[in-house]
Amino acid sequence: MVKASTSRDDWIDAAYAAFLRDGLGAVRVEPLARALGATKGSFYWHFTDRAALVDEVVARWETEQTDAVITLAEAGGTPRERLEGLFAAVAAMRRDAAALLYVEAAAHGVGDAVVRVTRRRIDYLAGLLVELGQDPDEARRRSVVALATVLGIDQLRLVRLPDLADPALTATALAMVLA
Amino acid sequence: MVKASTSRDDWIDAAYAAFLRDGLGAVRVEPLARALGATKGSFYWHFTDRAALVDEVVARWETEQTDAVITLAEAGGTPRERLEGLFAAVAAMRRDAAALLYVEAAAHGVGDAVVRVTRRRIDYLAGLLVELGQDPDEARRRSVVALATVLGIDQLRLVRLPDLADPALTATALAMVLA
DNA sequence: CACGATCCGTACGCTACCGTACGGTCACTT
DNA sequence: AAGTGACCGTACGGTAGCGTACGGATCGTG
Repeated sequence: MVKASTSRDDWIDAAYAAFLRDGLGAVRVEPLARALGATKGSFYWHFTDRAALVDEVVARWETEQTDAVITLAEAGGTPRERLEGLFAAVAAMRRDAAALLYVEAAAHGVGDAVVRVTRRRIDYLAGLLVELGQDPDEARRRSVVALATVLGIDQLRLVRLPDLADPALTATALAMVLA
Repeated sequence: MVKASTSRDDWIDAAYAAFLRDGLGAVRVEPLARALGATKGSFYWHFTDRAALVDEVVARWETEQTDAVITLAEAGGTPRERLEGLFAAVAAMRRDAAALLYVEAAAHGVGDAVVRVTRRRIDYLAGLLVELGQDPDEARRRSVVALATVLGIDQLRLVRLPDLADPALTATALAMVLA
C-alpha cells in the first residue's frame, strides 16, 4: 500500500538525504517531489518556499553532525578520552557531501548558521587541547587546522582518492594535533 | 575606445576569473558574454560548447596552481628548503574559490583531471618528506593530511572565519607535518 | 449528513541558461 | 570591385527549476 500523504518531515528527510548525497544545490523542490511521488502542491503547503526547506536541512546538519558528536565525546571522562572520543566519532560519521556546505552556504543564505557551527566546533576542540595543557593560542590554531583537515578529507573523498581508505589516517591526524 | 573583438583568450580569462570567484558553476556562457560586452555568437565561434571552456579553465588551474608552485619550490636547494618554499608558495597564492573545484569536478566532467593533479600534489610532498627521512607510508599519510588541510582552510575562508587571518597558522601546519 | 479545515494535483507564468541557425560586417586578398 | 573567410549579433527553440492559482479530494466533528 502506498503512502497516503507526504508530511513535512518526509520532505525534510528527502531533502537531507539529497543534501548528503550531492550538497545543498541538490535540494530542489521538483526533483524531490518526483522522488517522493508527490507534487509541488504538497511542498508549498508545508513550506513557504525553498529557503525554508534549506533552513531545516542546515538545522538538522547542526544537530546531527555537531551536537551529537560533542555529546558523544563528552561521554569520556578525562580530556584525553574525550579527545579520542571526538576523533573516533568524527571518523565514524557519514558526512558524505556535507563538506560542500561550507562552499554553498553563502549562495543559499545559510552562511550565518555555518559560521556559528564552525565556531562551536573550533571552540570545543580548542577547549580540550587547553585542558591537555596546550597554550590557548596554539590550541586554537591547531583546532582550526584539525577542522580544516576533516573538511579537506571529505572533499578529497568526493573525487575518490584511494589513499583515503587507509585506516591509519585518523591516527596520523590525531598524532599531528597532539604532537 | 572599446575593444574591437573578443578573443578566445579573453573568454578563458573571464571564465578563470569567474571560477576563482565563485567556482566552476559560475562559468556560464551568457553571464560571461554580458560581462565581456559580447554575445554567444562570439563564444560558439571560439568554443564548441561550455564543456570546452571548462576544460580550459581546469587546465589553467593545473598550470598556475600546481606546476607553478612545484617549480617555485624546486628553486630551493636542500629538501628542507624546498619544503619551506612549498609551504610559503601555497600560503602566498590566491586560490579563492578554487577549493570548490574538488566539489564540483564530477558534476562538470573534469573529475579525471582533478584526480591527476591531486596525485601529483601528494606525490611531490610525500617525496620531500621521504627525502627528509620519514617512512614512506607515513609520509604519504601526512601528505594527504597536509593537502586536505589546505583545501579545508580554503573552504573555511569562504565563510569568513577570523581565525584564518593568523599568520602563525602556516607555521603551525608546517610544524605539524614535520613533527 | 453537512461543512469547514487540511491536504494535494494540475496548470500556468516567469526566469535563466544552453545550443543552433542564419544573416551581416569587416579586412584582406586577387 | 568582387570574393572569401574570420568573426559576431539576433532570434529562436528547448530544458529545468521556482512560485502561484485554483479546484478538488478527504476526513473529523457537530
